[in-house]
Amino acid sequence: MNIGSVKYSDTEIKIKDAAKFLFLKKGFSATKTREIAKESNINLALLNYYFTSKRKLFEIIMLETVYDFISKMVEVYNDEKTTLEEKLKLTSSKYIDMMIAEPHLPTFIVNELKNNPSSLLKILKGKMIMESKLIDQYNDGVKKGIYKKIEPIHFVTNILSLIVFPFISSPIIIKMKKLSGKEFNEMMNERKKLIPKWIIQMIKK
Amino acid sequence: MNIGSVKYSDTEIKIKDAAKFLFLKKGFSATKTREIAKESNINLALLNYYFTSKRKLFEIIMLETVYDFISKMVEVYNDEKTTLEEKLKLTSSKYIDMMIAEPHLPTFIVNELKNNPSSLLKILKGKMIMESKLIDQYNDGVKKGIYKKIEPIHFVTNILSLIVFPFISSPIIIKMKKLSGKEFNEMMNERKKLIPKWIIQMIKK
DNA sequence: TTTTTTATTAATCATTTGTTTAATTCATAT
DNA sequence: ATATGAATTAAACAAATGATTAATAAAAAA
Repeated sequence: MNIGSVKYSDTEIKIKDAAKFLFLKKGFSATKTREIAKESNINLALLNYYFTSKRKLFEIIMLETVYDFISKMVEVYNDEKTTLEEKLKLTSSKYIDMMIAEPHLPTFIVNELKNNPSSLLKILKGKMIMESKLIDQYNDGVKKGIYKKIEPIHFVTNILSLIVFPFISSPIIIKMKKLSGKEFNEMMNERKKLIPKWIIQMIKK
Repeated sequence: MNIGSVKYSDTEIKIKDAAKFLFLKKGFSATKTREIAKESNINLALLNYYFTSKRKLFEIIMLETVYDFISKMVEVYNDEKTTLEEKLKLTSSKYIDMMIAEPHLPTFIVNELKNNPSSLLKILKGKMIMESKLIDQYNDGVKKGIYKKIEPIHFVTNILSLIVFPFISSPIIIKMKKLSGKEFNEMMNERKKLIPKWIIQMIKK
C-alpha cells in the first residue's frame, strides 16, 4: 500500500481516502479541494497543511494506486512455483476481483498514465514484466514446440486487454446486452476461467 | 460526421475543431474556454454566442465522436456480403488506422461514456451490434459445429478488447518494451493481421 | 443608399477554486 | 500549572474561469 512505508496520521489517512475515492471517480481536474475536505470531514486548510497542494496529494495517491496495480501483476508473473497456465488463472482472478471491488481503477490508471507517463518510471522498472518468469515459460514452450512463436509483448498485451478492457468499457457492454451491474459482475466472474483458456488457445499449436 | 446533417458556419467549425482537439486530449474539466478560443483564433465570447455553453459544445462533440466510432463497427458487423473472418479483418484494420490517426480517441470515449452513459442511448440502439450479421454468422458456425459455443457478448467484447485496449494502455506498452511512438504504431499494424487469427483460434473447435 | 440583421470584439461580472493567514484549540512536556 | 509545539478553524486572497454585456463592424435585405 505505502511505497517506502511512510507513516500517516489519522487525519492524513482520512484525507487520502476521500481524495482517492474522488480522484478515481472524477479524475484530477474535476475533483475540487473543497469536495475532498467535505468528503473527509476535515477543514479545507488541512489539505494544504498536510499535503502542500492538490497536485502533490494527487501524485501520492496516483503513485500508490499504480504501484498496487502493477505489483499484483509482477508478483504473479515472477512466481517460480506456478506454471504458465496457473499464472494466467491467478492474474485473471486477482485482477477481476480487484476491479469488481474498485470499478474506477482501470480508467483512472490509464488516464493518469497518459497525462503523466514519467511517473511510471519510478515503478515499472521495465524488466519486471518483459523479463519475468512468465515470459521464460512462454519461450520455453515455443522451444519445445508447444506454443506458437509470437512477440511476447503481444502475448502480455493480450492478457491485459482481455482482463482489463471489459471494465473500462463497462457502460458499452451494459448497454449492448442490457445488463444490470450485478449481471455485469457475473459476466466478469465467468471470464476468470475463460480468459486463461482463450489465451492458451491463442498460443497453442 | 454530423448527426442529422446540421450545417455549421466556418467559425463554428473552427471552434468545434479546436474544442475537439482539446477535449480529446485533456477531457472536459481540464479544457478551458479560453484555450479553445485561443486554439481556434476566435474571440472568447463567440463560443457562447454559437454554442451557449462549454457543456453544450462538449456534448455536441462527444455525440459526434462516439457516433463515428460506433458507426464504423455497426457498418462492418452488418455487411451482408462479407464472411465472419472478413469482418474481423476489416474491423481490426479500420479501427487500428482510426486510432493511429487519433490516439486520444479511445480514452476520450470510454471516459466520457462513464461520466454520461445515457448519451449512448441516443446512438447505440442496442440491437445493432448484438443482433448484427456478425453474430448470426457466429451462431451459424456454432450450429454447424465449426465454432465453440460461448456467449456472443464475450465474443464481441474480446474483439474490441484486443483492438482498442493496446491504444488505451500505450504508455504502459511503450515503457515495458522501450518503444518509440513509431515502433508502437508498427506493433499496432502487426495486430491488424494477428487479431483476426487470434479470435478465430479462440472460437474454433 | 439606408436599414436591419448577423458577427465580432473588448471589457466586465459573478463564481469558483487553490492556497494562505492569523487566530484558536489541543496535546504534550517541563 | 505553564509553556511549547502541533492540529484545527474561519476568514480572506488572488487568480482562474464560464458567461454576459454593450458597443462596433460586417453582411444582407430593403
